[in-house]
Amino acid sequence: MDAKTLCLGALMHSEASGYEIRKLFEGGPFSAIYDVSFGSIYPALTVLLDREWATCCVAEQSGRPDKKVYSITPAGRVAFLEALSTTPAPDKMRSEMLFILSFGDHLPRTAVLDLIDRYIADYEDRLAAIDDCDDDTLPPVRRFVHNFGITMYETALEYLRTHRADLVDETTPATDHAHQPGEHIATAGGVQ
Amino acid sequence: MDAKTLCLGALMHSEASGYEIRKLFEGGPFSAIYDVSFGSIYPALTVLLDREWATCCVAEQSGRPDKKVYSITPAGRVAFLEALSTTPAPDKMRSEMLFILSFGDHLPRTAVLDLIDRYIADYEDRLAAIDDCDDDTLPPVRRFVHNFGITMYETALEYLRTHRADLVDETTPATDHAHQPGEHIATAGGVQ
DNA sequence: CCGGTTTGTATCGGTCTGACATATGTCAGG
DNA sequence: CCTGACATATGTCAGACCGATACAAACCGG
Repeated sequence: MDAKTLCLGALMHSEASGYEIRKLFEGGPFSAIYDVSFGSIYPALTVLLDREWATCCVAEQSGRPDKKVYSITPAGRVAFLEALSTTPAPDKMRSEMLFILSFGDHLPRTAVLDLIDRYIADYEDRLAAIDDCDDDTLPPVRRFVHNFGITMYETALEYLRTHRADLVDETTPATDHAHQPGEHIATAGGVQ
Repeated sequence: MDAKTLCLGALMHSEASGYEIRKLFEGGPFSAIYDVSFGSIYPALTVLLDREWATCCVAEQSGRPDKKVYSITPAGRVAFLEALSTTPAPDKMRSEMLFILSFGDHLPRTAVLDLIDRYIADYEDRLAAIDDCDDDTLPPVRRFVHNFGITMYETALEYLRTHRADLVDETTPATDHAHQPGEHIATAGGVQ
């Protein structure tokens, strides 16, 4: 999906500056949906102006730097809805944490647990962020997407919290590979 | 995360060709963890040879084209473990489906439902794919990651199936004009 | 023997990332 | 009142990446 389309989507709801658009995707209502960076947003907005899919005016603010506020044009709305009608690509995930974690056998046990702790903290932040975006007036489809994100984050957190403990318990001497689910020994002090 | 690191990770377990590495990330055990494309893998493998982090030999096959099989070197293992020790970036998600879905109010109701159906079918395929990767001999940390992916996929599927029905119920009969004020909060139900 | 599918390697234009540069303004603290 | 830390705000750029395409060898059904 093109950064231009993402910016148009952000502008569909209300006018915004580049900085504000970014915040919609980082901590805002789109944060669980799509990642896009500064380096894509500003060039995309310039292109939107060229194509007259958006207009721009400078807003002077008291106590803050000026900002360039972009608004979508009727032609922009048409272009956006046309872009939405294309067949969407499948979801793409990029989790460095899980990738590193999957090589946990080659890492110190403490590093693995630290990594999981950081993972949990990260998802707690994300969950809190989109919880703040809640709004009683969300139309049904928006609420559908919003709650989807919350559900996924909560599931991830529950899994991580629950099975982190299992990993600690399962720490074993060399030979035992067969992991019997259901067998839990009380956590001893010594990690390896 | 660099494509070089991802390739080294794939080679940590066993030697593989570029094509086989790709399959690990598309439908294989890494498919729920990280997306990486052909255009990154082949150049990365060339760099690995340059740095002597991997070696390569041509394997002639009967009934198939020859392939270039890469193996990680001791220096490659060192470089990989070093790369793992860097602080991981937060997870990045890119879901065109959810993005489009969040503008469902501007689309025909049937298009929204079709989109959800395609979303469900996509996740069913993904779940089936990593289910096939299951293996009783997985060490604990690998199993942790494997089951994490399964849990996330299953949660997504359950949410989509359940709340798709809600969206249908909320549909106002035939009169096309989007959401009627006052009706839209009603269902939207529990996230728990 | 033709077209379709799978396996396999490789490249390339266009796009995106992540870090950096630049600037204005607040606020706490010395 | 100066400094440093932080938030707001716009923008650029080298390098990395994506997705489409090309090429090729082998299989298989009709």
